[in-house]
Amino acid sequence: MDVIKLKAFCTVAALRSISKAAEVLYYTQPAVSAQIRELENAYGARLFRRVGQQLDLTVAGEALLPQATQLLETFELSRQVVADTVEQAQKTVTLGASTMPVTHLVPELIASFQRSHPGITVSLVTGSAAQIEHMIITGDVDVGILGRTGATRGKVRFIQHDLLYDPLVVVAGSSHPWAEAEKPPSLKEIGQERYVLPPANTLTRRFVEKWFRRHGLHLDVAYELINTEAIKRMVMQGHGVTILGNLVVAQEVEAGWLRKIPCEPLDIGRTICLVHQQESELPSAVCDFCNFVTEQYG
DNA sequence: GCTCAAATTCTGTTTACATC
DNA sequence: GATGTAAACAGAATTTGAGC
Repeated sequence: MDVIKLKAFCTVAALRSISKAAEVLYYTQPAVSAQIRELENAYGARLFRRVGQQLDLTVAGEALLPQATQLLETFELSRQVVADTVEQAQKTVTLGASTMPVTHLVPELIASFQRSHPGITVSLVTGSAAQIEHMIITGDVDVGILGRTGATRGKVRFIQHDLLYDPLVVVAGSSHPWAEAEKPPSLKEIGQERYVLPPANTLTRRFVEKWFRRHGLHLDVAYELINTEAIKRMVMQGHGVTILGNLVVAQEVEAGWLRKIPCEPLDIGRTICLVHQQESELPSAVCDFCNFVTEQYG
């Protein structure tokens, strides 16, 4: 039993003729006749009484008609709900972004994307790179923008596009002696400085510690702060020097509030990547977003 | 786990015939 | 003549199983 048979039943009931119903439904008359017969077999009851050349509903048919009509209306409603949902999904991109990109890259990106694609809505979810990856797997997020290091880049399980490389830079306040120094600080001086850094469990901190160990330097952490804005303000006030991503400090450096200290041996950084499932599985709006981002940065 | 071909099932059409 | 039913048939869709 299916919707087609119920529709045939309702049409025959309305027109009191299998031939006329077949004409309306674009079937041949035997096909509609077979549908009614199968419906009668399924219910175990005759639904029409043949009176001469006229078809009349039996008591069972009279009982079924309002139920069948309601089922068809519910089916039409469900079809509309699915169509609306699919249409809405085609116009929405759910973007997941890890902490650094969401603060320093994504706002401008979304704004420029929506200027060029006004019909597409972008919703934003934030989390760690691992959380965003998990959300891509579960389908909660369509596409992610993540910071990746040399160590983590090979572990990606999705399609990945490298967008830009963000090197870590040494940054001091404008009144710090290094800010006006003619020569870059030596390794020894770097090892003697006090630092304001993110906590030990962060990627940036692990990078910095590894770099210090590689060069046999002692890392003196004066302040450990999770918030990069707080780190920058502490450095502006002369509480120490920090090492953060170039993108993170770009605005303050441009404004003259912080100074980027040339430091040749510091050769570490991270790559900002766009990650998503196989392109064949992406809705058109998500494909548009990925193409836009890779064109901007690729 | 994927691909592909064969078998099976489903759905509809055509045709012949019965009933009114 | 108009309409409905039954049988034979065709094509599409689905299922199944072998091979890789």
